[in-house]
Amino acid sequence: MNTSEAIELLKKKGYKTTGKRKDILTYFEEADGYRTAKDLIQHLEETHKGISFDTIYRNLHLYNEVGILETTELNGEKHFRMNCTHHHHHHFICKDCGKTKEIEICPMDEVKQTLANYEIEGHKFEIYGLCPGCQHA
Amino acid sequence: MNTSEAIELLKKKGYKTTGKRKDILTYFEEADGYRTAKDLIQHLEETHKGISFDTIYRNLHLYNEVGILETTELNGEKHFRMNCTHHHHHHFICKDCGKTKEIEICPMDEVKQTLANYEIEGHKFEIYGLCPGCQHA
DNA sequence: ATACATGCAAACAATTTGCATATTA
DNA sequence: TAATATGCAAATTGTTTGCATGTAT
Repeated sequence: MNTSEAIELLKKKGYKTTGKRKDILTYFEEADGYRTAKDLIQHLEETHKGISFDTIYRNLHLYNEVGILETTELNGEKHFRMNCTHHHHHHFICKDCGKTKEIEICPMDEVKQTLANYEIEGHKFEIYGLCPGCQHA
Repeated sequence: MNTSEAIELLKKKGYKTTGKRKDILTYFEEADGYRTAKDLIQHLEETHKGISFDTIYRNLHLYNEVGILETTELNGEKHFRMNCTHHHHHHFICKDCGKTKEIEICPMDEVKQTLANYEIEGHKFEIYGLCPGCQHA
């Protein structure tokens, strides 16, 4: 997903397009990895785009509900990332820079066979560590 | 891991064995699934075992560091569970009751081959849904 | 006896709410 | 103009800290 797709999606759902909303989307599109609410606030401050905490949280929630952002916990903090809308896959996540690498392996077909009477609603498969660029740093 | 193994581990590391610590361990051993700090506090209140928030949090942290408890986020809240010390495996986790079922499938051998230059520190593979007992409820 | 654990109260951080004002469609 | 978004300030929640006292070793 990118910023313009996200805006389309918001429009379709009856939400309005505002400057702040675009700023947030642009940040995550350019970040191309997991970031915290704090990272976002700091970035907006640095680029002189005033925004209040409540607006940030309200929009992060909204984006998460609508499926624009996905979340995970990293280093004990909640992180957000622009959602991948294409085919199903998983991620290696760098603990240092938050960037991800797609992993095409998913064991769920096999796993489902061992969960006959269970109602499966979702799954998470993530690999954590340091990407090549963040090693020895 | 069970309560007595946990106590042994604490002793070995120089931590003292107190009634409150045992209460917390017993709770998680009997719960046999993921529980929140709030669940724990409520249980201790109900069984007339007074305990303060700070003691709970201090011990949850301690147990987590030492490896007695493992954590995950479920329904937006931090949950704790008595750690499994035996062979490597993953879990199906019931979103309703927090209980788990062991999954013996792990795709990491295969995944590692696709992450040649990455430094892998850990991974998480969890399946979420409703266990047989919690369906239609 | 000494070191560690606990409770209390207070501090703290992160997130959320109500309401008036501003903005988009 | 009608509905939604924002900012402000204040409330709320969850968690953490300092310090005096209590308890396990």
